Amino acid sequence: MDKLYTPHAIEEKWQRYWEENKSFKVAEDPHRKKYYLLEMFPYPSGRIHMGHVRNYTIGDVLARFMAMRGYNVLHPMGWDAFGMPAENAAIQSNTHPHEWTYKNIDTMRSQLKRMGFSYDWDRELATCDLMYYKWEQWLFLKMHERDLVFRRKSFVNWCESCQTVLANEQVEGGLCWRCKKEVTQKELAQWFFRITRYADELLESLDKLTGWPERVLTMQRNWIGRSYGTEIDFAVEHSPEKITVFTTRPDTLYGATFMSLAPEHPLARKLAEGTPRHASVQSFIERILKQDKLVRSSEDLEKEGIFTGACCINPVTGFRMPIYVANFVLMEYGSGAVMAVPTHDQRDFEFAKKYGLDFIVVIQPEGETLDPKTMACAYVDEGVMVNSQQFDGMKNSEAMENITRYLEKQGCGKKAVHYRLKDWGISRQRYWGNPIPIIYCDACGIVPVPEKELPVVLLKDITITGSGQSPLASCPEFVNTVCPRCARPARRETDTMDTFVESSWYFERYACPEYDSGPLDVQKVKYWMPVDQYIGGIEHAVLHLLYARFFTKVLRDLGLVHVDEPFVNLLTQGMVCKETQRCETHGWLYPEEVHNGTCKHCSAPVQVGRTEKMSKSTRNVVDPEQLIQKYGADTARLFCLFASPPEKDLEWSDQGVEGAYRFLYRVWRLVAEHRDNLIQALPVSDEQVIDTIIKNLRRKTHQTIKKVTDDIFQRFHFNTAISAVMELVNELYQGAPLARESTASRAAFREAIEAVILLLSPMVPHVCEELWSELGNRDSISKTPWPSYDEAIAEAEEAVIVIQVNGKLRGQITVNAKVSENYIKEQALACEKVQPWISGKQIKKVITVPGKLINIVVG
RNA sequence: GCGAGAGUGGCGGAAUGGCAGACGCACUGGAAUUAGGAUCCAGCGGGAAACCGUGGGGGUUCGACUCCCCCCUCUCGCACCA
Repeated sequence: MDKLYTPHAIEEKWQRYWEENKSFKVAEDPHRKKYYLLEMFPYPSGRIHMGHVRNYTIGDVLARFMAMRGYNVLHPMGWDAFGMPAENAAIQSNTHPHEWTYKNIDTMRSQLKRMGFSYDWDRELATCDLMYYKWEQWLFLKMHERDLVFRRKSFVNWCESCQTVLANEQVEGGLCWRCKKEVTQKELAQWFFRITRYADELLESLDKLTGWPERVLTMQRNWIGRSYGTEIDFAVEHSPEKITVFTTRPDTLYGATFMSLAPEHPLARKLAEGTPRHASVQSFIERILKQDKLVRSSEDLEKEGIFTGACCINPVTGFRMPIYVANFVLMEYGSGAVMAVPTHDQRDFEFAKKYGLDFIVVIQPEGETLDPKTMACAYVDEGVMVNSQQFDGMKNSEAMENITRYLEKQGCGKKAVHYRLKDWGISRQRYWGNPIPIIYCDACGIVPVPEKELPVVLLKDITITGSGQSPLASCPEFVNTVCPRCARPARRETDTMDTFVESSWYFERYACPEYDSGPLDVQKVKYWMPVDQYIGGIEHAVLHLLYARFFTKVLRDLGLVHVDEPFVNLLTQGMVCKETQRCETHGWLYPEEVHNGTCKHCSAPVQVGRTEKMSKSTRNVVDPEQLIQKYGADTARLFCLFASPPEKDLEWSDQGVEGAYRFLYRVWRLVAEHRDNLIQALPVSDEQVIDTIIKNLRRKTHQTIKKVTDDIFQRFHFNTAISAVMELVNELYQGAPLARESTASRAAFREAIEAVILLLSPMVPHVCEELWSELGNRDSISKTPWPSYDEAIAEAEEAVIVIQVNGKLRGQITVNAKVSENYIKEQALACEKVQPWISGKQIKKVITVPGKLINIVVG
């Protein structure tokens, strides 16, 4: 066996072996327990980055581990392949999105293969494949039938010069990120998924997700934002109109002295129409609507508003409430109208001070009397009702229910539940996405594309100009069609779907990627779903994970999926970080632009900045491919696993990588040096083992198996699992058992080495396959069962008992593990080192922890 | 402001009520080598010592990195939500 460890030759050899033997291909097997392990699939941006390497390595360890434990493991991979970067690349480099995407997929696929991940590549899918988006269109139609899809006008970020909708994150300081022109709010007809219909279930079934991190659950709860309150109607004076507000504080109704409307509120403009105020109200509204959303929603924004000239009537007090349009009222929340109670709401307080509006105290705190004239801020806490007619004297918490009930009786209010969650707008004025299967007919209106006419094919023969408009809209062969109902000429919808739609059901499609009689093969999905372990970044805590949960519930109601929740356990891995480096003249520097702390271009000293997430913009990146070239995939994998536990951020360290490589070499050398001796070793038989040194080695071996198994299975703490194996390797390097040159010592040594290789194999599979076969094993290590341990062998015969006096460490004794507590006590009290601390003192108490510790409490 | 997480040697981290610092990196010394690198072995929180040490202060306990209360710092999420 070669003394040299040659990772590249070994890795390529085994990657070929796995591919040729289809080692990780799986099929449903009712006799075996399934385990579905999934990592979030990547966007094919061009090349894999270190974040992918870490994410997919963690997943691969678990997949391989579970397979060795006897599970039928589904471990698929695919591509989240629709999206804007493909279109931007098309504009920049004149490459068609289709070509660009599939080329990137090819590159990234081979990079993933080069990492040695155990995917069943036969299940690979790309969401831009016709087969995939066709069935997504079919799902859209089914949702349309069930009124889960609707079209509505809504306000969106609109860039006039680019003629397109922009996502919130594409608006920078109120300007379009591409052309730097001002972004406006525009009302556009958009398609929506009625996710709010599932709001309660999405919220309530979070409680069932005990395998999810608490903070993800919290983020989802906040996002859904359910609040209980009351809807109250206010009649507008001299008008048939009424304004409905939602409030969580109906107890303050008697103190409502004015009304605030969001600038987007339909009545905001209307109320001033035909009055002298119209022009000023109009220009105020216009000015606010133009403001950047971020600016508008910041807390330190100056509260301003304008009187519409109209008033409404407080339904319980008859108070004439002037109606204002106010910049801080959000159309998205409640009804876009707020009953303002200056005495008991801080915002209303500030607003009322500014515009000289009325203050009426309706809740008095205990032992204090509020006076509107002297109040410095609103009183928002508990208290007793005053100025509230029949509710006076009640605790305000009781008054909430009572006032609501009273309003219900009067017919001007009711209990209501509101959500922060909005229906999901899915229309995108983009080319590289899934066409929405809808036809517009002048005679019949909105007509869904009939099922048998699916798919609506995304035309490839198209020029992307960068004008911002979807090229589909200016493509007559696409737009012009006939109405499926009346056969007259009609137009196709040219918007495409949000790409989050594709990622909402891909994990179910993995169960049956070839199926073509529907989106999902129910039987196969039934076998594989739910995903037992999902792994991905925290950045998807709300959006993707919420949409995927929503889709699973919709698919369940369509009878395609039998589970309520798609992901039983969720692991959110930390980011990969690295220190940043900067040169005065050349800005951020890539690691390879730095030489001995100086800039490669100008030799100026480099400033080392803070450690941040690896990112191209700060250039603190390490290319996985270079890492593989230098050290091999196993080293890259080992470093990612060893540097920190998966849920924490990982700090990149070149020296740490070096250390990982050194360890693999160390294992390699250990086997290479002893191979000839070990290859004829027989299995260990207990009666041979009388030698203490051999016994100790066997104990360490079995303890290590136990620890590694627990660390991987129960905690996903690969770093401590690896250090346990390192300890065993260190012990083997001491070489004592082999010095015995007996059958028994050879056997024990082989047992230990085999354990090392087996335990490391999910983490560094290539080198372990090679070492395993060098030891004379015929089968691939991936088909070898995970080693088991013998509790009796792992158990220590002798125990080191720590002796404390008053909680301080004073000595230790070594005793047989089976001796009685009393004996330990005697020995401890007799221990020389302990004597000075207890002599002449009264022993009050002695506490023993079996096998570990004894604490003598003296007075 | 609210919520969550974190704070331990020179560094990454380990220990979830029982010997603080496993394992690795860096560093130091030794072996080997013509020499360097690689390798192997050993040492490595502070302090001369008594002792002191897990962000700071208090508490519970025989015993606290670990549990409870208060405070500080950092990271993330939410944030005029009526």
